[in-house]
Amino acid sequence: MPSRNLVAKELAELFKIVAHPDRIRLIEELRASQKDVNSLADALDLPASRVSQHLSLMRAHRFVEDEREGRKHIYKLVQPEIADWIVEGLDFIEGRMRGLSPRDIKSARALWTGGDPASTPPTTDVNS
Amino acid sequence: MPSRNLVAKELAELFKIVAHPDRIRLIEELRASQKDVNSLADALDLPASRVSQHLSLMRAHRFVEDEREGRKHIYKLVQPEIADWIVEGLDFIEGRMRGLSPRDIKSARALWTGGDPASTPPTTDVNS
DNA sequence: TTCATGCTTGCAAAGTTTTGAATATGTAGA
DNA sequence: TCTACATATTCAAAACTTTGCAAGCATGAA
Repeated sequence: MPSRNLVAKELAELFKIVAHPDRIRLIEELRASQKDVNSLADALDLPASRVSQHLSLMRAHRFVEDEREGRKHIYKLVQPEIADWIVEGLDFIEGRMRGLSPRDIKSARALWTGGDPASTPPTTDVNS
Repeated sequence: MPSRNLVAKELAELFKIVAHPDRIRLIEELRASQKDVNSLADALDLPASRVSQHLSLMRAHRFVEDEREGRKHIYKLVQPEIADWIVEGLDFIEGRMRGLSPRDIKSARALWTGGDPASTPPTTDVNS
């Protein structure tokens, strides 16, 4: 019964690609709209070459696609729903957060999910 | 705005734990019911010490919990819903499968999701 | 042409994870 | 007690990933 193992292997590769904070941030940025490498580099505050390396890995695994516009390379998510799936992962980190308050998670979810409530108003604690 | 980065980092750690075929298989096995280390080792056809290593990593990250029963350690998922979330990842691999037919994925989904249709009958190709 | 811009690629060093084998611990029964 | 069994832990080697930097292509404008 090796197809179980094959599928587990493919799934593991999927998880490996996502398992990097920069790449998660990239997916988050691209979720809102397509962007060129420099805008992404500015948004994440990383050297463009690093961003390009991540993008090329993600391109190889068909997470993103690029299109040229003059000298810019405009990247977009091939399956934007992947971003929703990633946010669902937040359900499983509420327990093991190190230096991350429930508020951070709530506001992260808002940032990903809805618009951009920038910083949540300083509530003492959230439970509602 | 560093909470974005913090959350991305935590998410990345979550993904890293899952990003190993053996650990995915372990979650798959534990989804059905709690099991001891030897049963898991037999099911995955791996040395028990390797399974124990994976379990101890997963235990450290609160994916699993163990309970003693005589000399056996019975493991179970802390949040069984994580298994459902992992299966959803299958939606994103249908494109980039290497040596993995749509049927393999369909039957993998069945194995994880429903009961155990063991091996899907040899259909030429599936589209319905 | 030449130049600047925007991105990509290559490479070695640093860091991390995985693996296998050996050794240790804890429990049950003789 | 001693022995067998079930699992955990430790350690080093191998495999893999990430990083930083430098050099390399394209494109567009002068």
